[in-house]
Amino acid sequence: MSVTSTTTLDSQLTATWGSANTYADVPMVMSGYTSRLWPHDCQPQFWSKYQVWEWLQQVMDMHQIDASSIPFQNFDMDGHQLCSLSYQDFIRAAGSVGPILFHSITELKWSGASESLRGQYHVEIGQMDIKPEIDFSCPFPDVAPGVNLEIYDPTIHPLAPAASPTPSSPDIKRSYSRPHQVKKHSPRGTHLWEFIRDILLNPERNPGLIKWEDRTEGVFRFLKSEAVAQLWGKKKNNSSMTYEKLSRAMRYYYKREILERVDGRRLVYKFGRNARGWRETEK
DNA sequence: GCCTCTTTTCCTGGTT
DNA sequence: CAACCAGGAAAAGAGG
Repeated sequence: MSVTSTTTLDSQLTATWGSANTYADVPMVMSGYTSRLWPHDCQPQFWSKYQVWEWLQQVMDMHQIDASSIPFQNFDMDGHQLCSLSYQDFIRAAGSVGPILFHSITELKWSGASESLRGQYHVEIGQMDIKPEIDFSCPFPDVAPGVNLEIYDPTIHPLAPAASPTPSSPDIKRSYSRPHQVKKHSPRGTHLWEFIRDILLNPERNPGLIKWEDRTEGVFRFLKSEAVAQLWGKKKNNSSMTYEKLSRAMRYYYKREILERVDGRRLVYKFGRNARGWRETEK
């Protein structure tokens, strides 16, 4: 399926996931992506995989095409690989959207930047290098079987330099139903809520999928519900994942107080007291 | 093979 | 009408 060899799919993911640029916390994903949101100060050849996805997302938005209508997995590649795709490759990867994408990337290649997409261009270069060396891992780390999720559980993240010297959260664990038992299982890799959280914590790797509504309160909103579901499905190796199903899993979190209900607002969720690692200043 | 736990799948019904 | 939201039920998967 994928235009590139899928051999390094995940390794690639993991690899590029950790090396994206950081752009200022512009309210980018705000209103229909009308605002600027090109985090790339470089040519597409140098984009990371997530910048590629960001570009994808935006081109789709610009053309009013549902982003979930193309398989993002087919663009599981960095800018260099993207730029080497042929017209036919784009068709294969994105069907009828292929030509649009091809046209866009061709223009970008020639202009060397993103003029073709946004008129003018400015990036907070000052912010570009503050990429934290702490790698709290990608939302889709293929965690080695033995690896404990605490390892990449970002109780520490760039904005909140480690409030807790001791990694992870010794406190609450699973207080529901088994008060004194500390974690029986560490399910395959990441839990859904952690996956979501990690996307949120990595805006530079989050191509407009989910957005904070209230950072301090832990309220967030899905912008591309189906795209997130696809991503989750990809991580779980389940191509039939949908937002419908993902949201059911999210609703189970209410009872466990990992999430709090936010009524009346579609696609909006809020982290609950049993969700950790999302705060700017973990207390 | 059994258990626990999380997530998936399906579904009915209500809401925006 | 489409896209969500709420949960119940059952079952799948994974690890212990």
